[in-house]
Amino acid sequence: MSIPHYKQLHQLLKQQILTGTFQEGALLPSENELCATHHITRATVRQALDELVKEKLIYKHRGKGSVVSPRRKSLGLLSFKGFSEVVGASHTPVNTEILHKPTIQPWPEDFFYPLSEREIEVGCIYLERLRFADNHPVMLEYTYIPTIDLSGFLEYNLGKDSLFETLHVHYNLDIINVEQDIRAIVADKNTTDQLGLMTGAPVLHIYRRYGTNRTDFYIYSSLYCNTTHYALSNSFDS
Amino acid sequence: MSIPHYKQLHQLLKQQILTGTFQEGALLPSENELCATHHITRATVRQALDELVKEKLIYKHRGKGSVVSPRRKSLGLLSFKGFSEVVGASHTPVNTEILHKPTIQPWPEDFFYPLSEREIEVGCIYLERLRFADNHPVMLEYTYIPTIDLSGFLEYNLGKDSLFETLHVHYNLDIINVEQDIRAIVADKNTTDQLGLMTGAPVLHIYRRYGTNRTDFYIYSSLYCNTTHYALSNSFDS
DNA sequence: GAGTGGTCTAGACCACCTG
DNA sequence: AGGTGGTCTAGACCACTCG
Repeated sequence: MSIPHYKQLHQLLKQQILTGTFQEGALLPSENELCATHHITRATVRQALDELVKEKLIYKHRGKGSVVSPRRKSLGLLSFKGFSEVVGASHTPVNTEILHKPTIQPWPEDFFYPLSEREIEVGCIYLERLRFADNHPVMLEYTYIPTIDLSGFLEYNLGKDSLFETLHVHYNLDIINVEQDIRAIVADKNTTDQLGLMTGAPVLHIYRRYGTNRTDFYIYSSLYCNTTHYALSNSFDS
Repeated sequence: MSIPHYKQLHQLLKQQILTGTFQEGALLPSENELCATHHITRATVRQALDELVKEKLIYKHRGKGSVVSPRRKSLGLLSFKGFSEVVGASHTPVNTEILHKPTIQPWPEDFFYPLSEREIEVGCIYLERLRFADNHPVMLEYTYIPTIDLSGFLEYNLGKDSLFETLHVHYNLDIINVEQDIRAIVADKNTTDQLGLMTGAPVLHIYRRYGTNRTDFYIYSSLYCNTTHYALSNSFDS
């Protein structure tokens, strides 16, 4: 038995939560029940549950049990806030239009992040999307994904915000980390056209690198945001 | 004994790390040693150490021991990257000039975040700082701190980046969370003057709200950044 | 009162690292 | 070989929640 019991139990429960065997707000089996059904002690069960708490997949109530958390929404990586609502307001719905369908191609010259040899070798999947908040274009997004073990990717439909969802479901690829460089610049012609701005308007420009649960596998994005009416909003801990 | 043993040990070790009793890179006493000196079992010791690991104050090496982590640098909340270095480069040194010393005053009208009644009642400490990277002004910062249990604060010298350091050392106040709204705007006259920019130059504008280990105690900042030569850079997990 | 998670004890064996 | 952290057992008592 090379894989520790607590990790096995953690994986099992995680799958059951993600696949809906345990719904949001539902109670997990109690620690004592899990002890009995898996023939392990409570310390081991608690170790597994601690992992789930750390991942915010569950939270615990003394005297009640372990409750499945509401599905977290996109980490605040891509949320917009109305100019006036500022805080606590409901987020406006975001739609997405694909300007350039995912295609395999070489990396651009002078790419904005240094790439590993392996990344350069395999090339990348490139796609271009335009995001709308409240039916106004707010963000132009260029995304680059290394073509590593992603067979069949081009066939999936990325209609909505489903890029990360697709990667998660089909390739077990999760985003665990984001690094970003942010600047305010004067938009060029193509950008002003796409975002419906005047010449010379200021836009937010962001280079992003997403880290994943595969070591040395990163996803890159270059973003241009019209922040005239909506602010780009995010929050983070620690 | 109302406070659990593992929390007591956690607090003790945390203090000893933060006050330098255990230096960066040093080994903590082994788990068995801690068991002996504190007359508790290993499970309890490990619970305390797990907390420290979660806070990234230590990391563990099997067969070696528990090592004190390098002091983390300001959470990437305020780091700038040279335009060309982009990633992995050493950060340029940041200096700070105080434009307006901390003074107690009422909150501005139409403050950028909704305030609680208690916050409005007590007023705020207001200060204004200008940050330099490589001797160029890059960021104009307006900060508002509710005047709650901060007696003596005005006497401390905030010469450098020491605002959060001061709050931690003297008031045991830690930043645990940041929420920010980011926009690209055209700088007004005062901002261009302070940041040494041309009229009409785009600047990054950020509203920030810092959450702390005191519930319902927030610190607010409004930031204007010149990103012509340096990008505002941050990274976050999960 | 019965069940839940929170804390804790007193052991054990293992894989890993260093002298 | 001896010490370190990683995993695990088999108990125990407590505070809390709910019917």
